Amino acid sequence: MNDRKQHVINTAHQLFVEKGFQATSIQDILDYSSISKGTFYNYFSSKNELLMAIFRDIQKKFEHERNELLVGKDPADIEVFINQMVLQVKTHRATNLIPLYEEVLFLNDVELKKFIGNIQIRLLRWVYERLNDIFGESNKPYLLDGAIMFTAILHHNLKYERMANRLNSSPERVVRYSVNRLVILMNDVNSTGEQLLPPEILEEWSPSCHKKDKTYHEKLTLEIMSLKKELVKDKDLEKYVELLDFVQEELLQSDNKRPFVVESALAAIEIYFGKDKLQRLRSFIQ
Amino acid sequence: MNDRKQHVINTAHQLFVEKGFQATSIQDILDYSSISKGTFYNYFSSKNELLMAIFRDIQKKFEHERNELLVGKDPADIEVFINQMVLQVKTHRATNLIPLYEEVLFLNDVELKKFIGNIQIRLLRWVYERLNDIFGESNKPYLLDGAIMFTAILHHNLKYERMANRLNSSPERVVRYSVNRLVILMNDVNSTGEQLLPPEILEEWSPSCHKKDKTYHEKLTLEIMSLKKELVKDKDLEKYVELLDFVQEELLQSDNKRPFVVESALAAIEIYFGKDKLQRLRSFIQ
DNA sequence: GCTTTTTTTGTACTGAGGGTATAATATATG
DNA sequence: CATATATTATACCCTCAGTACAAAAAAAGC
Repeated sequence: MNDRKQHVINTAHQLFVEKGFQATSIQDILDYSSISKGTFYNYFSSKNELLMAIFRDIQKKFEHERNELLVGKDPADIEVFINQMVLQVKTHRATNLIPLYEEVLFLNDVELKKFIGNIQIRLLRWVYERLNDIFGESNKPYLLDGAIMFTAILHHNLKYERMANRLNSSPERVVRYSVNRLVILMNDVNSTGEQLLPPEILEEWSPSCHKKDKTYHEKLTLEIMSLKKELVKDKDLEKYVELLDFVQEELLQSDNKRPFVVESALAAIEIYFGKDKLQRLRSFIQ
Repeated sequence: MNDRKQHVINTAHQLFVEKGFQATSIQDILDYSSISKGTFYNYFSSKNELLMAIFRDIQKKFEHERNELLVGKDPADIEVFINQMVLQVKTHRATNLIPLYEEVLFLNDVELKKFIGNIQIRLLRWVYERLNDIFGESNKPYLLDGAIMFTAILHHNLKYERMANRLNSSPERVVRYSVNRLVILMNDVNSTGEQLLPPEILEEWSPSCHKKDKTYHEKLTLEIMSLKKELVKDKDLEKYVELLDFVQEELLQSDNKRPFVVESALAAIEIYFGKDKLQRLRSFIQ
């Protein structure tokens, strides 16, 4: 992406955080990023399109960081989950994501709404899958309910805890408290057998998100990590890290839209590792 | 209130429900309620002011109905609480209140935000006080946490249950499910002693809302009800019911802004009941 | 019934804000 | 140096909230 364009995204994001989306006029963005209106509409077809670009930008970085926390750890370890949720809270707070999401939901822009809706469901689904790691198959019928109630409790607790403690707000404490409640709730619904929503409904809600199953995801991440560890410190280290990260990212996308670019990256990586060692990585391509 | 003005409020509310607040232009409201712009701005100083009028209108009716459900019942009976929550959900859905609230929170209007914020806190406080009735003093340190988590769980469950079941959505089922979770959570925090937020903080959040304490509220409601029951069916029945309702409503307001009107109403009521029987009711005036 | 006051209406206006069009200018590329 | 692309400045259109004000209609007072 263009440096200039990225600069506009950053400036606009900052303005949106400070003043809100609607309260920030295009003129504000023009002034603060020192570009002309013509250039702006050359980069983005509308103010909404700019907002989506910002969302995509943040989301990408965040999901990457979140998955890094899982690498090499036991997925069933609830401490890892807590760390991931703390990261999420901090990212959201730093980027003011939640308020922006909520603001946008009332903007009468169908496309934008669908976009946000998808992100929300994706987040819910991620929590669901993590709960699956943690609580196991025996709790499966209650995992969606658990995911919904956990995110609910966490969000509200965060909101009010912040209102109460202002500057001394402690996300860690709230996350821990909320996770403790989750554990109790899961025990309870498991023993009483009360189910509100069947987990299968998630499939309906994630349109065409035939996301790779958890196993695939984890195995790939581990494979990439192990390859990274083999890299010795030399002048090309950065290059190979970049290549590996790119391959991982592309393969984790649900749509395999740039197969040839991936192939070229693999070819470049092969120069370092040799054909044999790359065999396993290649097997991840469908 | 003026009939015409009330008509504008109703029409506007309907339009806001259908199209959303921002998407409804003043011109729309003018067209649908057949008034001129001049008249509109004679009634309301701005579009936001109109929205607040709508909120006040709904809120008043709703709180009245909600309190009626409590009259003559045991406040500690959780079934009564469930009924009240079901009423709330249905009112909110029928009036599209929640979406309107949320939309407004991102309108960069300080006054409007404060207004909504107060309503939310008031609702939270009401739940807190009801939980106090139900779970008693021994749970007091955890009642605010409970109120926060219960409203969180309920809202999220409602949202997703509706997404799943569309037309077959059953608020009763969701309320019951959520109340069951609440009971478990209260047991849990009581036994582990984990507290997130101290209930005292509520005082800070309800600015100048030196609401009459629960006892006052209940006693007054009971007194009014018992007087109503004494009314025999005669031509003046309606008149006295109206008078009693008015007195109750006025006295439940935190600010006693129309003492003389209340006094005149009491005088009128006295004609039916006589000075003695009205003694108790009069004692409710500070 | 007539006068005065209040309410309502119609019309025209202001200003902010999103978005378009385009000719002129600057910058990069070959 | 020439050509293609990116950028700028300026002027413009449209929608919408809110204002101003004189004319007309309706209420209220007597």
